Amino acid sequence: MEINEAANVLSLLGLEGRLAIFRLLVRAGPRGVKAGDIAGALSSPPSTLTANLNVLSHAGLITRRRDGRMILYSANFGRMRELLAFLLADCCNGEPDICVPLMDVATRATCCASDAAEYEEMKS
Amino acid sequence: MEINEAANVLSLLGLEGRLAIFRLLVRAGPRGVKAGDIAGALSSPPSTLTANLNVLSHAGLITRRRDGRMILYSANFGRMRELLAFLLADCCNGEPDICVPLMDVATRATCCASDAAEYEEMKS
DNA sequence: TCCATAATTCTACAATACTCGAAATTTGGA
DNA sequence: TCCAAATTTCGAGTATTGTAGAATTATGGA
Repeated sequence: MEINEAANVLSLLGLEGRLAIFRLLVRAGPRGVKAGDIAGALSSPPSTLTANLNVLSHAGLITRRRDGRMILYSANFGRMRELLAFLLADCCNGEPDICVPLMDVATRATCCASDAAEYEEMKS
Repeated sequence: MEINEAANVLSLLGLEGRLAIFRLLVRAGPRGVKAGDIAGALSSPPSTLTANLNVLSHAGLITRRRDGRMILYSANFGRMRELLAFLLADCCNGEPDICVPLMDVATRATCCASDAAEYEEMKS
């Protein structure tokens, strides 16, 4: 991930309402949550919620799929992993004596079996 | 870390100039970097740099110490860890079958021996 | 004591982006 | 075909925040 993209993603997550949405979806896992349930959980007016969902979606942080009359949103764990990897990359200049535990984190930051699989596929 | 604090920290990092500073310091490790060297590396006007350093400093993301005539800045890895832990907390609702690798990350996100030690002390 | 260097504070301008009501769209079922 | 429910689009008002030039402060050395 390039720095301008990372900065963009971070700034988008840096709004409490949006962070709350993202966190809710991260907690919910791959199954996703209905837009209406998100609105209910966060007591957000529908139009505000949609605006924020659009922003997160355009940034690739969440994905959307229709299920009958409702729309399910879920976190994009692959993207989340990219962001964490960016923040941790080359930490402490990679000096092993100082920073081994953190480099370890970067390579382990895969969440949720399905997404980890997708990510492995994407790389090849 | 509370959500409002996390959102604040994320938004502050969500500016390319500031993210570049933080990343530079993360890479540099605990030894820190002189303000002037940061300005040189990022070709940032002094006043802009100071403004951004102040913002990061107030947010606890970096620390400042004087060394003779110069001022050294370094990343606060403990704070960075808190942020990562927030993002990863309860991922996938903690269901082991889905999310073990990520929960693992949260507990391992300690960087740089000295800071890790500080963190362990803080907890006790 | 005086000077040069390092960094910060002050100030004001400019730009961007968040929120939410009302109207419109899409879907499923009767 | 028509209605109700779920969600999105549109639009405008408001506020917040980033940038950088010029002046100021603080430090170390001569």
